[in-house]
Amino acid sequence: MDAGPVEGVSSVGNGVQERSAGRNGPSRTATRDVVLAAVRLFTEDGFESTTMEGIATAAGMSRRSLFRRFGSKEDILFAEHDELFTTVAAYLEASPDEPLEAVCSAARLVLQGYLRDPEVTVPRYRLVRAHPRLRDREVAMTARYQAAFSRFLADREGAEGRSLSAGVVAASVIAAHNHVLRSWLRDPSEDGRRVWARFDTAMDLVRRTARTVLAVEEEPPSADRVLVAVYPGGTDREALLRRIGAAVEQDS
Amino acid sequence: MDAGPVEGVSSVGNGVQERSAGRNGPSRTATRDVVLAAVRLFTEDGFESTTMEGIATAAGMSRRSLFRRFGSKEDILFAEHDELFTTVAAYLEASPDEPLEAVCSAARLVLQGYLRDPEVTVPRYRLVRAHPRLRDREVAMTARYQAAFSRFLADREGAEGRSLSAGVVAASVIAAHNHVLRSWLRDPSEDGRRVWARFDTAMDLVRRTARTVLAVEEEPPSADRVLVAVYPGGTDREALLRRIGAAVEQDS
DNA sequence: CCTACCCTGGCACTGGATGCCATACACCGG
DNA sequence: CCGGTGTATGGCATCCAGTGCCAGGGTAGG
Repeated sequence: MDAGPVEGVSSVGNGVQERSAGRNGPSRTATRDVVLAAVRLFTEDGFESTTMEGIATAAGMSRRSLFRRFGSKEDILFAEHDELFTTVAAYLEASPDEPLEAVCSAARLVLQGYLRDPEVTVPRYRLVRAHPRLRDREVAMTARYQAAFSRFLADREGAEGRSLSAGVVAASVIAAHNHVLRSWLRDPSEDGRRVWARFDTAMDLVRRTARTVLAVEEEPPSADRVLVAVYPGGTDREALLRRIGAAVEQDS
Repeated sequence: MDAGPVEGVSSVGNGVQERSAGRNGPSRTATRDVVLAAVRLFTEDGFESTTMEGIATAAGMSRRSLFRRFGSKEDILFAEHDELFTTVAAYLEASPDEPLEAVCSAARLVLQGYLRDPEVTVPRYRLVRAHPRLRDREVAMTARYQAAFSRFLADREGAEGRSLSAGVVAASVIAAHNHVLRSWLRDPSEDGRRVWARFDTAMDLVRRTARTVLAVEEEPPSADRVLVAVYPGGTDREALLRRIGAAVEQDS
C-alpha cells in the first residue's frame, strides 16, 4: 500500500467513454445538445439550483444515463473543454516543430477552441466566476495544460534535469495565454483580430523569457554569469555598451 | 442578472470562521487535532470511504459541528493550508521590500509552511496524488497564491497594463516553488539544507527571467532587440565588451 | 436571577453519485 | 427465422455530503 488505493472516481480526466464516432445507439441525444441544455438551465436557475433530474428532462434522457455519460454535474459543463484538451495533447505530441514553438502553437489552439465556441465558453466563464467550486475546476483544467506543456518541454529539450526550466516556461505560456483569454471572456464582442494581436504580443514576451531560461538552464550558477539586455532597435551602440559595462561590473 | 446569483458555498476560501484566539468554549477540540484525526482515517481507510460521521467520532464531536467548523470534508484536509495562505497574504501586503523580492520571500514562506509540518503535508500529498478531486483542490490553492502574487506585482510595479508581465512572473515564481516543493514531497527524508539550496537556485532562475520580463514590458515588440550572454565568472571585462559590441553591431 | 448570545448537537431533508438489475436494440453466427 | 452476446439505457434502492431548523447548555452582563 504505497500511496493508498485509488478509489476516487474522476474529476477532470474521468474515464467516461464517449463514442462520438462509429455507429451509435438509436436515438442518442448528442453530447453538445446536452451541454447546451445544461448551460441554459445553469444560467437561468443558477448552478446549484439546477438538478440533474432537471437537466435529464430537458435533454430528453434519464437521470441515470446522464450520470453515466458525464460522470458528474460539473463534468457536463466542462465536457467540451475535456475534448479540447485531448485534441491539443494529440497535436502537441505529433508536432514536428521546435519545442517552444510547438507549445506556443498549442496555446494558440486552446485559445482558438474558446473563441470558436462562445455559446458555451462565455456562459461557462460567468458561471465559473460566480462559483468557487467551478472556478477550482477551471483552474484544474489550466493546470492540466500546464503539466502537459511542461512534460513536453522537459522531454524534448533534452532529458537531464531540465524540469525546472520546463516548468517555468510552461507556466509562462499558460499565464500569457490566460491573460489574453480572460480579456476576451470579459468582452467577447471584441474584434477577433485584436484578440489575436494581443496573443501574439503575449507569446513574444514568453518567447523572450523562455530563451533566457533555456539559455541559463543547468549551468553552474556560481561559475557563470548571465546578461540579458533588451533595448530599442535604434539605440546608440556606445551608450548601450557603457550601460552593459556598468551592469557587468556591478554583477561581478 | 449580470453574472447570476452567488448561491455557491465556499470551496477554497470558505467563510467558516475560526476563533483560534480569545476565550473559547469549554472543551473545544483543537483544529489541529481534528485535522490529524482526519488525516489518519483518510490514509487508513481511503478518502472516499471515510465518512464525516467517522471523523466526528474520532475527533470527539458531532457530525453537525464538524460541518459547521470546516465546511466540507475536503476543507478539513486543507484547513491548515488555508491558514498558511492567510499568513502569506498578510506578509506580502506588509512587506516593504522590492516587489520581486517580496514575492520570492513569500514563496519561501510557503515552502517553510510545508517543511514545518510534514505530519500533515506529506500524507496530504499522497492523498492528493491518488484522488483527482483533491488534486484539483491543491491546484486551486496554488492558483490562489499565483493570483495573489500577480495582483501584488501588478499593483506595486506601476499600475498601467503591467498585468501581463506580472502574471508571467507570478506564474514563474509559483512554478519554481512547486518544482522544489514536489521534489521534497516525493522524499521528505531529504536534508532540509539541500531543499533550501534547490529553492535558492530556482529563485535565482526566476529573478533573472523576471528582470527580463519587467524590462521588456510594454515596449513595442518590433523595435526591440534581445541580447543574451552567458560567460564564465572570471571573464575579462574588456574582452567581453568587445564580443558583445560585435554581436550588437551584427544584430543591428 | 434573568436574559442575550454563542456554540453545540440532534433531526430531517435535498440532491449528487453509485450499484444492481431488467429491458431494448443492434450485431452475428447458425 | 432464431437464440446468444454485447451494449446503452432506465428504474430503483442506497449511501452520504451538505444544509436548515430547532432545542439544550454554557457564559457574560445587567
